[in-house]
Amino acid sequence: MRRSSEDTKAVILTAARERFAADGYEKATIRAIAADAEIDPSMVMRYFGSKDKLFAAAAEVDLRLPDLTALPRETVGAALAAHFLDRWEEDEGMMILLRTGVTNEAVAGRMRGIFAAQLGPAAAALCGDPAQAPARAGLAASQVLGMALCRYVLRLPPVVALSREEIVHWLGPTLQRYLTE
Amino acid sequence: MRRSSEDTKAVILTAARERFAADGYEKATIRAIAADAEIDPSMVMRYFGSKDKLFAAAAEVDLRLPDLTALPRETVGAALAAHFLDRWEEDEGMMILLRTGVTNEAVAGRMRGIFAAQLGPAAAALCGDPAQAPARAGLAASQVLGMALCRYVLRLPPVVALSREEIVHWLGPTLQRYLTE
DNA sequence: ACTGTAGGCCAACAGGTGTTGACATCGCCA
DNA sequence: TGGCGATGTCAACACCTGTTGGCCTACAGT
Repeated sequence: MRRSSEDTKAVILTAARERFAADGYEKATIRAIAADAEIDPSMVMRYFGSKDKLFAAAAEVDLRLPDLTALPRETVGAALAAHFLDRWEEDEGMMILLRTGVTNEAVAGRMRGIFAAQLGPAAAALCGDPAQAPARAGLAASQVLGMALCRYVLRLPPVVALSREEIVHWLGPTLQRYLTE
Repeated sequence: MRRSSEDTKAVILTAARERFAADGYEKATIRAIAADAEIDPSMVMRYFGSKDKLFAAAAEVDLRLPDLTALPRETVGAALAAHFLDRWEEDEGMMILLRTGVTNEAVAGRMRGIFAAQLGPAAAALCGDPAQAPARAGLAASQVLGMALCRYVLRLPPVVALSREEIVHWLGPTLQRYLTE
């Protein structure tokens, strides 16, 4: 059966996102992605040019941070914790970035960019002293990424066993302190 | 010049640890490790049998946790934060495990084992309720590993800029709360 | 019905990987 | 001195990777 160009491109991109998220950059081969998409490997090249460009297309990520200044100030920590849990479970993009950023300097740079462009300003808006804002954003990132690492990537059993509410209950005050105290 | 068998084995292991720590499992090729050790790739095979076994030898890690119950109870958080900073900066083993555990299920399993065998008991000794101990150990791991990820692997600039004292100051209370409150 | 073109497949290339076996050479011991 | 095992080198293997170019084949426009 024949498909439209845009259709197959979308099919390839979906398969690529799944493979990159599950295996990381090196182990997610073009041949495996093509097999998942039930298509010839050469089609991937035709539509995306190279493996690098395919990855770039698959790794587009938006944190979708809500406007934290619009919330009651004492609830931002819990709100942030809940928001990140949602984002991690609904968007493979975070997993893709983490799995490959750890061994790929270019992707690590991309993560630094996302961090600086999205979490940095949010912290600056919350924190009174602008000089302290980057450090506080960094601290918050360390806790959020660490939880994602342990729960979704390394799958430490006690961390996987935690409910969404328990995580918000424990991480909320931590993030609250990092960002506002 | 001729070397003893044990000498070259040690040279290979040192080069392997550096490469695995810097590049992760896939990108650290046996040829590159051999070149660093100024030796033929086939020697690596002769002395370690396979790349997998070489990695297993290079990835031996001991957290060297101090006996937290011997410390004043209100200082365990800060002590743990300081201890982990030291371990990360003096031992490449942590970096090796993190860089490859993220995309290698066997190594992730090994990290789960280290966590359960070393951090778990420490949390159990500190926490009154044994049922809560694993969860608390997991929370502490998420903050410690997240800090290592942001500072040593992703190198987020504001996190790299933090001094040792600042990190202890910020993470100490967090770990204290996770483990004892 | 004919044809041009877009969508898809196949086979191959060049380079890199872990791994292996045959060969060389040094230094000790009889 | 002669020989032998340990130490090291070389070339090749089989496989897998990203990538390329040529070849089909179905369909839309005339």
